[in-house]
Formats: sequence, structure tokens, C-alpha cells
Amino acid sequence: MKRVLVVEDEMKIARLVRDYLRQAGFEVLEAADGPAALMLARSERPDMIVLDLGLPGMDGLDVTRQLRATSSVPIIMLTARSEETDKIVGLELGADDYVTKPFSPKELVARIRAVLRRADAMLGGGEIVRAGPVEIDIPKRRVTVNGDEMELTASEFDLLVVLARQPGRIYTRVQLLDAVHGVSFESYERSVDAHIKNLRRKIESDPKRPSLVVTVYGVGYKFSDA
Amino acid sequence: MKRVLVVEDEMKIARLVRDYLRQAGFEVLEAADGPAALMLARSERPDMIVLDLGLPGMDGLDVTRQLRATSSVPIIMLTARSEETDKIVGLELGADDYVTKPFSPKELVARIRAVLRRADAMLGGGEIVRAGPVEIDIPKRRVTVNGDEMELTASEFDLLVVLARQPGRIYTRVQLLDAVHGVSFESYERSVDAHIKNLRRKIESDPKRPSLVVTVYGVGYKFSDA
DNA sequence: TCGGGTCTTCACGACTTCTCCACAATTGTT
DNA sequence: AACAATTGTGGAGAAGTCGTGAAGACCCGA
Repeated sequence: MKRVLVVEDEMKIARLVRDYLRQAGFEVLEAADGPAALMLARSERPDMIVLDLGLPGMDGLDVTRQLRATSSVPIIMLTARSEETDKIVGLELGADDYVTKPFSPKELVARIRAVLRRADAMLGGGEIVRAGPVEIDIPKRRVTVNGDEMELTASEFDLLVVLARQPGRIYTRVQLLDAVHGVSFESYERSVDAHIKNLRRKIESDPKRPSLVVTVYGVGYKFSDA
Repeated sequence: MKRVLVVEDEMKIARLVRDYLRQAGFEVLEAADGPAALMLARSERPDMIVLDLGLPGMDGLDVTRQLRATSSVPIIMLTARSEETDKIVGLELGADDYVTKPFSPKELVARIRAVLRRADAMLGGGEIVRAGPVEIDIPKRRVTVNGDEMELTASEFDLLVVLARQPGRIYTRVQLLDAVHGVSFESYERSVDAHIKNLRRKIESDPKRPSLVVTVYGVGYKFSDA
């Protein structure tokens, strides 16, 4: 049975959605604001999230960003019809679909089913990136080097995925920062160096002489394609 | 520039979409039915396809199936609100996204961009510049001369790219300085000479008699177009 | 609120590259 | 040919870049 986290501050709508989803055979978790949503998402790991963008306090887009930082859980956004810009930004942040208010519960359920099916199809394929001795299971966020599993932090993982997806391609520090944070956040470029250092400590056989994550002097870093 | 094939039988919608996509900087190809779409997709190899499911004659889902049989071109489906089953089947057939009518062109463009971005990340467009015996892989910043790989510094590489992009075209030292640094930086013009010297040492078979990077007395340098 | 992990930022040393100069070699001009 | 202008070149010092450890900020779960 699939579990859906509904993030909605308006009681009336929340109840409507909850009842309808239960009727349709889903297990429903509820949160009324951003922080609660993030907490529940982490602790309960629902199969998908229905997120109202018009939340008080924390903006719905921020919630999306933060969720996406550590998880690829499918997200459907609820928006008032006027917030078109939000929709677009939302889609770019990685929301899987959105529904505009007013909506029929029937439509919402249909979309939830569609998104879940799509997610399942994805998972079935199981996206795996291989590069040299490194193997990355993206949905599971698991990395092995020569078969040995490594424990990476969120940033280290994101960095490695970007680099390993296209071995040989060189990325600047700014590009890599973008990969780690959703959007280009103002910050010290060289924090990338620190992450690279830690990443190397974990995945390189001789971190002093990196053979996987290679620095390109004056430009940035790349995953070796030799 | 990205090329989008729009498959739509209703003239009004087709025109609306076409105009909006052109405005957004896409090149637009058009087909009004399934067979035409398949033909164009095969002959023109567009970067993505926007496909109306409600086509006369051949069903949009059949088109999807046939496309998928030979290609992995990204597909966005247009559906009328009621055809829910179609949507689901479409996604299972490998469509990348769907948009329900009525839709805003802005939304469509946003989704196209999102899908293209995803596809790009997958592929990694390798731009390659060739000039004489020199081959330059820009994203990888790799240079080969007659197949032998050369190690260039960042400045040498930047210089070479500018010159090799348009063999025969003559650049002044100032222009070449601009190429190396972002904007025209106040500095000693003749440091370009030093870089040219080092570059020649690496890529010319006889650096004393340069045949690739040629000096134009009194003006500057060019890449030989002979 | 605390404790543990992660992320950012900083400062320093080691290293690479760039700039700049002086002088030599070449080219163009008279 | 003689001269002037321009370019080639080696090399030294300046400037830039990277690796690193450590300190503090930050975040999250207990």
C-alpha cells in the first residue's frame, strides 16, 4: 500500500484530500507546515508528497529544494491558479507534476497514480551510473568502489554523481556548487575543494595521487576517463 | 539551437505553439498526422517531440510506440483533460512528460526546457573543433594533434580554441588577451607572445617554423587555413 | 538543550603558471 | 645594405591555484 504525505495548512482542504485518498486506498500522512513536512518526509519516507505551495512561514519552494537535496521522492505541487511563476520554478526544482486550485479530488488521485506509476517504472530500470571502478545507485544513494560500499555524505554523493555521469568532462567549481545546492547559491567556491578532499579520502586508493577525481589546474575537476 | 518537432492536427493550436516556441528560441518542425511525424522524426532527428495524442487516423500512442522502437528522443504528450488512461499508458510507453489541454504556452516551454535539460545531462553534448591536424574537445578541454594528445595550460587552451575556431581569421594581441582573461584586462600585450611560444612548443612539429599558429607581421596571429 | 556529524571558511605551504624583461632574431622599409 | 619596427625566446620573479588541517557555524536527532 502506497503512503502519501499531504502538506496543506488549510484544514478543510486537508481533510477533503485525506478522506479521498484513504478512500482510494492510500495511507495518508499529514503536515501543516514546512518544517513538519521535512521531518515527516525524513522519518516516514512516504512514497510521494503532495505539497501546497501557499504555506505560511516556510515557502513551498524551499521545502521542495530541501527535500530534493537528499531525496528523489515524487512531489506533486498544489498551486493557486495565479502563481504561474511558482509552477515553473517548481518544475525546474524537480517537482513531478502540479495541480491548480480549485481541483477535483478525483483528478488529484489520478495524477498521484500516474506519478507513482512513473516513479515505479523508473525504479524498475534502477538508474545506475558506472565509471571505472565506481558504481552509483542513484535512487538508493549508494556507492561502491571495486564492490566495496562507501559511506558518502550528501554533498560528496551529489558531487560524485555529476562528475561520474560524464567522465572526462571538466566542471568548474561554480558548476559543481550548483550541483550540490539546488540553485547557484552565493558561497565560497573553494568549499568544493573541501568536499573533493573528503570524497577522495573515501574513494581513492591513494588520496595523495588521485586517479578517479582529477583536478584540472586553472579550471576545475573531472572524473578520469583514462 | 534546439529543434522541436510539434505534432498537432489542429491548426490553431499548432500555430500558437509554433510561434511561442520560436519566440523562446527553438527551431520548430511541424507535422499534422502520425505518418508525417514518424517520417520527420527519422529524417530530421529533432531534439525533442511534442505530440498531441488526439490525432486523426493513427493514434498518438501508436506513434509513441513506433518512435520508441528506434529512438530515445524525449517526448512530451499533449492530452485533453479527459483522456486519463491515455496519459498513463503514454507514460508507460516512455513519454517523458505530459501536458493537459488547455495549457499555457509558457508552461509548455518550461516543461520542454526541463525535459531537454534532463536529456542533456544524460548525453553530454561534446562540442568538438577541428582545424587541420588539430582536434579540440571543448568540454573535456582535450587537444590532439594527429591523434597525439597534448597537455596544454588553461591559457594555451583558450588561445588555441579562439584561433582554431576560425582558421585564417587574424586576431590582434588585445583580442587574444580578451580570450584568455574574461574581459579586457589591463596588461602587457606581449604576454600573448609568451603563450604562443609555449603553445607552439607543444603543438608544432617544428616550432621554429610554425605551420599551425602563424604570426601576421604587424597585426597579430592566426590559425593557418592553408 | 546537548552531542555528533556535516559544511563552510580560513590560513599556510607547495606547486604551477603567467607576466615581464632584456636581448636576439626576423621582417619590412628606405 | 643599413636601419627601424616587430617578433621570438629564456628565465626570474610575481601571481595565481590547489591541498590540507583546523576552527567554527550549522543542522538535525535525541
